[in-house]
Amino acid sequence: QAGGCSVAVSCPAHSAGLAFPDWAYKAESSPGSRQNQLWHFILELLQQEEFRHVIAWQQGEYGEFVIKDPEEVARLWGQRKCKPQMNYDKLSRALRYYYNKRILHKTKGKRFTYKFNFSKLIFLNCPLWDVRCPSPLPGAGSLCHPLALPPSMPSQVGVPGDPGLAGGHPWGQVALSPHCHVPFHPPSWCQACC
DNA sequence: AACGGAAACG
DNA sequence: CGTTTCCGTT
Repeated sequence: QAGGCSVAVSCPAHSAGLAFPDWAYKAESSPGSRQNQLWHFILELLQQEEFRHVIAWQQGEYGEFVIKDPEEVARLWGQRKCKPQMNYDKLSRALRYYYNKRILHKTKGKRFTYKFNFSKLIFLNCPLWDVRCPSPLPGAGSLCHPLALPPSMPSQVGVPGDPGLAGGHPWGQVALSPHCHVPFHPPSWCQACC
């Protein structure tokens, strides 16, 4: 319990391509001011197979996804936010605001295709969360896998310190960032992933 | 389709 | 603040 692992959060133990910890998707598991954001919602849809025909990870570039049915995604988003007048024109404006924030960027030339900047994502949700553990904590193995891959990638999901993670992995540079020695004081909502 | 300024909203 | 709304421009 001590050390910040007390919060009972079940990690999504999905069969295929274990993705992000719960707080990355779900409003209720990311307390504070960070609920109901558009990119949460996008991730949420991306996670569910039933929306595969609407939005899906793009094979190829890591973190890239395609909105297959733009107006449907907009409708869903509008439903979530109680904005019945939502459409793709407006939704895409919101997505464009993510460019400067470095949460997303556009894949030029590919229609309705965007790409997540995952390293930014992880820090937004839980600063230093992914850089604190050079080696797996005892008993942490069954808990959250801190790093995740879109299912399109050959998912070698590992814990920090996993050799398989370090090389060539897009997260590797994050996990092995020079900030490794920064003392880690996780906020309460962050402890679930310890 | 995609971009980004501007104003407004909660 | 993170959008929503609207719109002129490319």
